Amino acid sequence: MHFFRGLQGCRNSNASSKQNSLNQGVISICKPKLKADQAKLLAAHKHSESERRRRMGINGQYATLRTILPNLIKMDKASVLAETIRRVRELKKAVEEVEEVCCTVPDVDDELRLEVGEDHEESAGLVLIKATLSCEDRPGLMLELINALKSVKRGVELRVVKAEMMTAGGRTKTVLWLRRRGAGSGGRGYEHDDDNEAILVMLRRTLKVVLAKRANGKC
Amino acid sequence: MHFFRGLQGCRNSNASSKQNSLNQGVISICKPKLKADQAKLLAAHKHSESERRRRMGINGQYATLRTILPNLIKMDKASVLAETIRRVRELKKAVEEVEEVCCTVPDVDDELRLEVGEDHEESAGLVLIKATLSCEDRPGLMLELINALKSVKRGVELRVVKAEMMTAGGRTKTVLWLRRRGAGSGGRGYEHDDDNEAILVMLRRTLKVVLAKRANGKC
DNA sequence: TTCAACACGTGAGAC
DNA sequence: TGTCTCACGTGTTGA
Repeated sequence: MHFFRGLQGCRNSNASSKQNSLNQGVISICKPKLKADQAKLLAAHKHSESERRRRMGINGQYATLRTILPNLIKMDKASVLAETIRRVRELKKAVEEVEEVCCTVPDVDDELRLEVGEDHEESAGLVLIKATLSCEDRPGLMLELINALKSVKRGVELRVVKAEMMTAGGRTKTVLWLRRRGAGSGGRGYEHDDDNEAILVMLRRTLKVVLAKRANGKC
Repeated sequence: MHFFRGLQGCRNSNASSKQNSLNQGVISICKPKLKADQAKLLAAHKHSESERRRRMGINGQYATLRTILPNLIKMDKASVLAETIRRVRELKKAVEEVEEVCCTVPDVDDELRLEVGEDHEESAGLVLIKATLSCEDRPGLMLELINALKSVKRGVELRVVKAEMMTAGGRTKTVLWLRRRGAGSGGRGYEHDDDNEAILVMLRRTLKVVLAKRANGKC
């Protein structure tokens, strides 16, 4: 604790007061220039008070963070900040991942993109295809897509694992996650990359037809 | 600035040094108990140094936050914390909104829920229906759903605005956002709530049939 | 001038 | 014991 709390009990060796000037040994320094010193004292008081307010504000925000953040083990400021940073980054990534799919504005031009997926959790050995397509919106599009997908067989079934769709401004963006499913997952593995390539080509051609339909005014 | 930076230049009124003991008026306090004081001095030095390291750590984290947060107008600590709190809450809400739909585990029991949507952006006057259904996973489910939806007409078209689907552990959760579309949005408004109610009933019955299919071992 | 923001060194308490 | 975290009052700087 420092010198005063609420302007009483000053024991600063520099600051002078009528009483303290009696002290032995500290005489020459503590010549009471009364008015100036009082003003200084008041200023110091104001200063420390406003600094305290500032601290309280900041500490209140730490408290808020402590209540917001889950799984907070250590409660000290550094840990709170560290966890905050971690969480902001984590959440940002999660949101971006989703936004990429269903919250972005559909592309202005028709687009079809096929991606062979990364190894997903338990889908080891299964081929995951992500099909992203943007086009003019129209009723029955999803139905057409699914019907079209049924025609891409090549011996194995193309299974829709997940589907997302969003529309904006008369255009729509659809994302389909497809999985090749053969004669049971216990059976033989999928033949070759060549085969995958062939399926991708066929898939692309098929979906393009669906996309083109409207462009030709057929719908 | 306080007393020393790097152990030189101590001018503390309590701490004594050979030179300072010459000062007039501050004699009696500054009796040099040399060894004890030197130890104290060393301890104080260590203390202030480690405290500086702590501060630097925390300030580094503030710096990180400043780089992470977009649209940061004021850069002072309080503002950084405030913006951080705002952002964490914002991101959390956004993630929750999405997770509610496509990242939650599908319900263990078959479930069908219909909700008449809140007024969405530009869809004023249009009825938005959100259909959430969980059931055992099976190929072609989406196709069946869409076909089933086509049968629910009642004069107006039920349009799939958005669709999401996720599967886990052999079960799947599907969310469909439907919109009643009549004879153009410029035409007469939709008749009555009664009519909406009737559609909901019919929709529920229709979707239930799709869900029940598998339960009866028909698939 | 005042005000806000900051870094600083220190004493206290926790562990 | 020492080490760590915090609140405190202060000096300083820029607006």
